[in-house]
Amino acid sequence: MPKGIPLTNEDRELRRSEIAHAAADLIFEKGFTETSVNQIAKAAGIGKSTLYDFFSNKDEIILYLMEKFLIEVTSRAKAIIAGEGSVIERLRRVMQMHLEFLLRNKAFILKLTLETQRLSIENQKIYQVKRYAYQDLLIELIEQGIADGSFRQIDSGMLMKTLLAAMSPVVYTSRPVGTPQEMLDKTLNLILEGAKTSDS
Amino acid sequence: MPKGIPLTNEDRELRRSEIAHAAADLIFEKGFTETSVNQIAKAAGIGKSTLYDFFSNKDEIILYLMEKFLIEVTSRAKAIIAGEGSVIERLRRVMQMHLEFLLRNKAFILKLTLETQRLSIENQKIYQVKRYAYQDLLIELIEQGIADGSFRQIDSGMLMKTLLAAMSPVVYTSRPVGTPQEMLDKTLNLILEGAKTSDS
Amino acid sequence: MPKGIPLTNEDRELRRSEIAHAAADLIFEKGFTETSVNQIAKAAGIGKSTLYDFFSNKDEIILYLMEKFLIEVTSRAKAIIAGEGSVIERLRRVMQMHLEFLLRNKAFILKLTLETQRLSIENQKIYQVKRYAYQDLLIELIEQGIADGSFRQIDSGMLMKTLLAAMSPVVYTSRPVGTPQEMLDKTLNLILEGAKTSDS
Amino acid sequence: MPKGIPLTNEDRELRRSEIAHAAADLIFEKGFTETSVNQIAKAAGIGKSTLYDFFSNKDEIILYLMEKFLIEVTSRAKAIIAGEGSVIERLRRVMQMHLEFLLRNKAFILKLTLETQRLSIENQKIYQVKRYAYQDLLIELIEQGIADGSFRQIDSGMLMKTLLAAMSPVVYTSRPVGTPQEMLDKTLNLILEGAKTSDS
DNA sequence: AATGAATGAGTCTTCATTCAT
DNA sequence: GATGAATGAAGACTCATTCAT
Repeated sequence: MPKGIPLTNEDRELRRSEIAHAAADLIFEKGFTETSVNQIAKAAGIGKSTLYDFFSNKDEIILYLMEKFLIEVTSRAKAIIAGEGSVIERLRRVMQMHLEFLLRNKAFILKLTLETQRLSIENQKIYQVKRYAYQDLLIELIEQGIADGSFRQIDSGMLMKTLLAAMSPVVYTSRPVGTPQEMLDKTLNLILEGAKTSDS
Repeated sequence: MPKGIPLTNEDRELRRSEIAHAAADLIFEKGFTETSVNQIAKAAGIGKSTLYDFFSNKDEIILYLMEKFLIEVTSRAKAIIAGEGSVIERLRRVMQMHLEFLLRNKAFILKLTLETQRLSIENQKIYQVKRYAYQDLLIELIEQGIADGSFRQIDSGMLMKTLLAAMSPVVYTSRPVGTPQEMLDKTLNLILEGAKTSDS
Repeated sequence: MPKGIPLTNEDRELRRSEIAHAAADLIFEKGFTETSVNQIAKAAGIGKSTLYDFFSNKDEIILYLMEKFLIEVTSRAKAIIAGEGSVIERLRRVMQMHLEFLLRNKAFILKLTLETQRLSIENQKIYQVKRYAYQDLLIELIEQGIADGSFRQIDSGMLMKTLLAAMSPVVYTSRPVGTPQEMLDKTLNLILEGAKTSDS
Repeated sequence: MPKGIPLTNEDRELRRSEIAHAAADLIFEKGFTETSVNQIAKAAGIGKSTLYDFFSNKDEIILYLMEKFLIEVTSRAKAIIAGEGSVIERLRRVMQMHLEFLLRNKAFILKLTLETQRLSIENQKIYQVKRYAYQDLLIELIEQGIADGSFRQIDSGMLMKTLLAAMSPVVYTSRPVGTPQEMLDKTLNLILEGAKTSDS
């Protein structure tokens, strides 16, 4: 609104965030391709081309959201992992946090992952690197668990993949068997039980 | 190819299958929305409008593929479930068959499931019913396992969901930890172990 | 159906007529552009390309129908005009015959006239010449009427045009004020009354 | 033309009018179905999609034109009917105004009426209501004329229909018998004469 | 002689992006 | 800094016409 006064970096970041989150709601409901730039601008309460002052194209909005998501999740996971408790407890807490994050962000992140395919190869790589950072945190934790005997000799990468993949039905199912929280508990009981040492 | 002679139902079905599988390749690579009817026709080696002689619209191609997939998978699952072996063995065999099917069909089925969101509500329902039929087969088998003491008192629906969701990283990961077969084995060891009775 | 036996000219004409009349029904309901060659062929109970053995393109079907219509109407008008009765009586009889013809042919002729615009200039000319032949018959009769004192000194061309134009609401109106027959009578009473000599 | 500034309602209306009239020329020459949106846009000197900023689809262009035409003609007719002069004089003046309007609007309105059939049923109804409003004005005037003895006991609806239908050859004939003005005069002399009381 | 499978040109419509104000 | 008017490229789909059988 104020004309001629340059935005501070902080302001700029705030606006980007506002716009992106307005977009997130729409993308969650209809998918990325089905959401038009016009609709995003309207939902954000700005003009169509103002949007282009903050994001140089539509893809960047997705990229921004995925990045924010991963940075946040990764930093929270770090805090949990560095904290107290047994490996299994901490792994549960990480998945718990992950679930809450998905629910709070309207679970649209999983859709985003799908939309990722539409991005240019370069943009996909950028996103991949950040995803790996998060995944590697989990792997590290799992390997701690193997080292300290909480888990048997399993493939840490595969457990990580299975845990993350298992979040999907918790959030997306059309035939829920309980609240998301209950479903997460059941899922973790199942998978983590299978990863335990037989006598633990 | 023959010009004035009506296609037999068999021929027709064959052509539908050919076209659909040409489409499948493209959809697998780029997603449904990003694949144009023109490109599908070109890939199938036919004219755009010939395609419309076999499918009355774009959605029908997806629907056809999903239907074929589910009919086949469901019928094979039935045969396995009705066969010999312990519940856990049969469950493993079903997942094995499922994996092979995914791999043989270029694994694009999982993507299709996601693309489902773009279909009309009615078409989504049609597909949902068939998916449930398959899922219910698995649930039944799992409940047999609970009844005969192979599994502990777990939520059969949640185990089914977790198993199916866990197929995803086996087929899709960009950081594989082995062949798909090895990844499947590791995954099943993990999950089925967690579902066993503690003393089995 | 019989293969290899050439059609006689008569047979050929019969088939043309059958096809054209099947087309007429569809064109009347939906308009020329909105009626597809496929539908016409189906309605005529023949294959799409058989149709092309009898008409070299879609336009020719229209041309054929208009020609038949005008030939028939013109010949009947000739008979009436050459017959007994006062000029006004004969004019009434011609319009009566014209109405019946329109009604019998489902009035689609008026629509045809509209479709005429879509024809090539040459085809339009061909049709125009035949229309003029019919119109000229009416003009002749009207001029007889002026000569024998039935009509006052009016413009015969304009009366002919007005009479023909006035058939339109009789057949097409969405707010009829009686049966077509009654509407024709009222219309003719109006126009022919206005054309009479003041003391006749 | 100005780029980032919202159009005033006035400007918007002006542009709609410009576009619609560019369309009118083409539709008059070739018919509605045969005129493509592309051609209309080109004729209006704008891009194809700019057109869609002013009309949400092709049908709306026709609807707009018909509405404008009927609103204008109806309001002028009202003024004439409320004015001075005998009923017959006023009826003449209305038809005169109608003719001028048709000529000024390139006479394409009559064609539009025929194109009406292609519109959706709902849109046809909308147009019908407005046409009836105009027709009813004429009927009222004619009934005044019957009441005050200017006309004999004729069907007012039929006279209205005949008058309007008789405009068609005045504007459309390929064999004119004078200027449109002269043809109108002849036509009205004919029809109104026929409607008069025998001794007036 | 009769058919319908095959096709490419063309239809309306949408949308990410630019740019003058 | 902010806007929305303008656009061209592209998409799904239709149809008159041809041609091998």
